[in-house]
Amino acid sequence: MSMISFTEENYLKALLRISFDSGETGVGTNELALHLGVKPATANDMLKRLRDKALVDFEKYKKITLTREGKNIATEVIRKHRLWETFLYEKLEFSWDEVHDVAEQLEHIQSSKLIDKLEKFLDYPAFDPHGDPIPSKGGELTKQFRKTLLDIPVGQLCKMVAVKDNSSAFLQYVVKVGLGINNEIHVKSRQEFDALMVIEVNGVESSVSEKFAENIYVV
Amino acid sequence: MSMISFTEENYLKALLRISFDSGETGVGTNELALHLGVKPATANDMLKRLRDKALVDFEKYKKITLTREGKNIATEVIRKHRLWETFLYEKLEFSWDEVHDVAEQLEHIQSSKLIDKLEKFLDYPAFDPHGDPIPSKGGELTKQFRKTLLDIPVGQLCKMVAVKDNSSAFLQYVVKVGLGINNEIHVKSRQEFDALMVIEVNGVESSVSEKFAENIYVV
DNA sequence: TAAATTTGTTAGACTAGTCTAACTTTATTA
DNA sequence: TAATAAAGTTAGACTAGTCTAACAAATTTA
Ligand SMILES: [Mn+2]
Ligand SMILES: [Mn+2]
Ligand SMILES: [Mn+2]
Ligand SMILES: [Mn+2]
Repeated sequence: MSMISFTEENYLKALLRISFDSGETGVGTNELALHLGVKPATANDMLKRLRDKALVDFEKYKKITLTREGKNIATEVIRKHRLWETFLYEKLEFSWDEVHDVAEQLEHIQSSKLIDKLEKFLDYPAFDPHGDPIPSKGGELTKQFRKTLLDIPVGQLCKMVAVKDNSSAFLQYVVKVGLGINNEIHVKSRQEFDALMVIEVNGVESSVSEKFAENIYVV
Repeated sequence: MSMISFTEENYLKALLRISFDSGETGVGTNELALHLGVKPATANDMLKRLRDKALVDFEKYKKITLTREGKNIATEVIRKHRLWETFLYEKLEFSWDEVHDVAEQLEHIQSSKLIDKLEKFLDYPAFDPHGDPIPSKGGELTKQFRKTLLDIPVGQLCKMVAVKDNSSAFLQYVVKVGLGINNEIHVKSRQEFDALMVIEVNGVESSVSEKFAENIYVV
């Protein structure tokens, strides 16, 4: 029953996201606060409330983990986020880099009927416009094992499957380099000193930085 | 600039709605509070804040009116509400009586690009599923003069164009009586005592109460 | 017009969510 | 291991939005 707020949903989602990205189960207070753009004291207050609602496990000075229920809610929010991004991209002709910010709002609409009908309308998509998997109804967020462009040795071919950073600035840059989901990338060279890479996409060569490469997921 | 909150939007929308329905310009504090499901003291507090933001004109013990800016915001919220209702009904196969509650949430999503693209996707609809007009971008809420079924004399034919009450309970009842937008209604008889009417729709006769009849708009 | 009723306002309190400043615990480093 | 740094917590304050209880003004009714 007990209504879950917009803000609480964002904390739960952040916890899932951070532990997913870091590969570790526990999350720190400062880490969480930084991710949400609040002060550690604020995050600490909220964590006590989430603990009272049995959505996180949290002992003083220890790492935070989501309970089963907390994880379910977080996964549902991510499911909504990615379905809305797909809707904006596929049906409303939003560009790749515009969908995320609007989906941050839409993900909090409370109506399971709405999200199920939306999923059907989109014909049960498996991935969002950034290549991230869309959890199914009540489903887990399956952790598929993905490399970044940084892990590909010189001379090898790979295929881009997703992006890590979802910011508008980064996505526009990706497009400018001529890259997109499912593009084949040929790694031509890499500098020892700063990991600067030369890649070839659709016959065009570009130089990309280490920071850029670690935000491109490939197989 | 100054961010307008979810709650403030609801107060502005209620003010427009009430003065529109009553035909009078000024709205009372108690009336507003009743409509929003809050206490008069609460409404009074909020009205002071809206006055500080120049969204309402309001003097102690006097009636409340929207400023130009307040009216623009309220109209925009109604525009969003009705476009979302149309989307849910036309594209997601929601029924007539289900769309309103979800649209109450969707109307607060802040993105003018989203609402413009949605309008285009729906091919610029003029009316929502309840027969209410959809304001155009930056447009006014045009007050078309509509009669209710209660105003139609015995023996006359009329056409249903909209409903006043948007509650699920009422709309399901309307469907049960065999009525819908654009249906022709033949008024067969009316009791003096309690205004109970017998109407004929598509060859089927039904009895409807005064309360029912005043919630059906016809031409 | 005076009393009664309705309508609207004020004062004081509460919760959610946020902050700053001071403090404590844990981890790192010399 | 002791000092220093990093991470985490607490106390106290603030805003938005809500409430109850008491009061004041305006309107209606007798
Ligand atoms: Mn996103
Ligand atoms: Mn995405
Ligand atoms: Mn509605
Ligand atoms: Mn409607």
